[in-house]
Formats: sequence, structure tokens, C-alpha cells
Amino acid sequence: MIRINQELLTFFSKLSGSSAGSSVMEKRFATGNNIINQGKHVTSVFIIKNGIVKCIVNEENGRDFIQEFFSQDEILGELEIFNNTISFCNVEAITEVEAYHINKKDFYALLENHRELNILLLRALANKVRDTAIRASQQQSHPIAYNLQKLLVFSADQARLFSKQDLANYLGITLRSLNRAISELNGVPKES
Amino acid sequence: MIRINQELLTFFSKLSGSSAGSSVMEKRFATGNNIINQGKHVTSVFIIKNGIVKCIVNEENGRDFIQEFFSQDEILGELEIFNNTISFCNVEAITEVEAYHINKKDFYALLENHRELNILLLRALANKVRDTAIRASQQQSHPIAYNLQKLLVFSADQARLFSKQDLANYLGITLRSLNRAISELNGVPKES
DNA sequence: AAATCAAAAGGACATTTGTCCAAACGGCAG
DNA sequence: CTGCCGTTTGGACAAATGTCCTTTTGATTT
Repeated sequence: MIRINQELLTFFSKLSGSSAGSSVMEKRFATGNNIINQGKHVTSVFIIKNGIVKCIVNEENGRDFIQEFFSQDEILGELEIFNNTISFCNVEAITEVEAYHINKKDFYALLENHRELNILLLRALANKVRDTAIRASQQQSHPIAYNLQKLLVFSADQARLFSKQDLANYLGITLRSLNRAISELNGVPKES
Repeated sequence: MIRINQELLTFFSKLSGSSAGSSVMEKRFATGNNIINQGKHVTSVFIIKNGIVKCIVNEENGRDFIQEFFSQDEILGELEIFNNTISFCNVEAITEVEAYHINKKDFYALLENHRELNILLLRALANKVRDTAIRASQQQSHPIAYNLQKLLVFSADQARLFSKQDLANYLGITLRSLNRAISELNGVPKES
């Protein structure tokens, strides 16, 4: 459920240590703070060094939907930079987060000067599309119990970091439904 | 609902006409034929010149979920090429389709030799992520009636091309539920 | 025109999920 | 220790959606 794949992080940390790395800056975010705000412009991309964030879409009807939990090596803000759009979600630090960030202009310069970065990003984006699409399909096509089990398997270790409300928002259901599904999973498997 | 954005198509059609274009081939698909098969390897990318396709995920429980309808200028197969994975969906021609296709090796060569192609693809992918994510969020967070209205607005002109089953599969609901939602939209707005 | 077939529409009932609350629990400030 | 507040849990009922079928419609063939 949380992708891990060191290649982007490796690229930027090497760069950061080199003479060409002046454009790569670092920043910390405390638990609960927003890294990106829905509806606002995004002026730089972020690469998470460590920590966990959640990407939350706030719908007009008041519901929050969690797109993904992101962690180490994940890139943020690139969608908005590439298409020059405002952000469609909030990105909030669940734990303390350390991240590299590079402003738009410098980021484009890096793309010009580092061939390999283009491929790394193409791969990262292709992966995001795939994961997002697969999840959408599964969540739409299966009952809550099924989706919940999948989620619990993948988030077993981080589970304590997520509130029940977060899990419900990730599954696109209400807290009540989540609780019902959990108790059916454990206790009474729904009397036939 | 169907992205249109000429830049990729323009790039490949120019290339196709030039001396460097030997790697760009063309192919036609009749209505109902598959361009890409779920679970199979993908050996080339496709760029649609014209026609409409649907991208369908077949879930293990027998349900079909339509990820997107693709049309002119859309690229297919790039996710699988970049991450070397099998396809997670079927891509089927809804109308007759004409497409360029480029095999994996040649595609990577084009990326090497045409700087601007990298950016075009990064933009295209960023767009796909964004659209996919936004749709997932909306469909999960709103009732059928709301999603149906949005869909009807965007597909007003192509509507006749889509069967009711297609629309239901796009919305991730059953045909019965779609019919109910449609008749409530028109006729009786659900007695209070 | 009659027969045939697939797509579309909808009735009746079951199941799932949401809404609205109230009760229990757990950490923490005073 | 006590009170407070946010999180978690779950009851009771309402609304939405799915399942299973039958009927209707419309195009096509014979």
C-alpha cells in the first residue's frame, strides 16, 4: 500500500551532496502540518526522505477521501508542476517528515541536465497511475470486507499510525461502516 | 471525461512523416477488438489517431470496471513499458480505431533522441494520475445520482456509443442501479 | 408479417451502507 | 484523583444498492 523504491531518493541525495546540488533544499514538517494545500499553487516538488504523509481530497460535500499514504522516496507536487495546475489534495504529515524540495525552475533545469532523472520520473509516474487505477477498480468492485482485509494486510505495521477515521477515509466509507466491518472480521462473521 | 490534447499526436505524426520516423508504425483495430490484453505483456506503446477505446479491468469476482474511455491523442501501454509489468486492464476498441505504435526498444530510443518527448510524456502521465485520482475520489465520495449527472454531462455527445452496461461499469455499479438512477433523474425524483 | 435475439427497463425482496445518536474508553491538565 | 475532551464502539432505524427475474423494446433475419 505504501510504495517503496529508493531510486528517486538516491538520486536526490547524491545530488544534494554534490556541487550541482545547490538547488536541492531540505525541510522538516511536524506531525499534523500541511506540506501541500488543496486548491493552492505548488511552487516546488518534494521528495520524502523519511516519515509518512497522507494525501487527502476534501470533497465539496464535506467528505474526505485519502488518496494514498506516502512515505520514503515518494515525490509530491510533480503533478501540479508539470501541468501547471492547483493541487487537488492536501498533503499532511502523519509523522514528522523530512523532505528535499526543489523549486519549479530548478527542477526543470535538473530535467534538462540529467537524462536519467527523466526516466526515473516517468517510471515513478507510471507507477502512480497504475497503483491509483488498480485501487480505484478494486475498491469500486468489491465489498467493504474485502477491501478492509487488503488494507489491513498492507498496513499491518503502520496500523497504529492511522486513526480509524483515516482508514475509513482511505476506504471511502463511514466510520460506522468501518467498525461494523472490523467486528464482523473478528467476532461474529455475520449470522447466516 | 475524455481528455483531448493534441501534443502527443502532433509529435508522433510529424515524426512519422520524417526520415527519423521509421520506428513509428500504424495499425487499425475494428470495433470490439482488443488492443491490449489484461495479464499479458505489452511490447509496444500506442497513440490513438482516432476512434474511441475503453480500458476495462476485469476483477476476480467477475465484475468489469471501466477505468477510462480514451480517444484521440491518448497514449496506451506506456505504464507497462516503463515498469516492465503486465497489463492490468483490457483495452478494447469501441469504434474503429487507428493508432500509431512503437515497439519498446524504439520508444526508448526516441526518448533518448528527442528531449521534448520526455516532457510531453511526463505531462501526459501527470495528467493521467490527476484524472484517475480525482475520479476515484469523487466516485467514492458521492452517491450514484451525482456521479451519473457528471458522467452524462461529459459524455453527452458520445453517449450513444456507450451501452448502458458500459456506463454502469464506468460508475462501478450494477445495471439495475444505473437504470434506477436514470429514471429518478428524469421522472419521479424519488418520493419524499 | 412472424420469429428471434440482445439490450433495456423495471418489480420484489435481500443486503449493505449511511445517519443519528449515546455510551464507553483513554489520555492528560489541573 | 477528577473532570474534560477527543477517539472508539455500537444500537436502531433509514436509505441506497444489489440480486434475481420477468417484461418490454427494437433491430434483424427469415
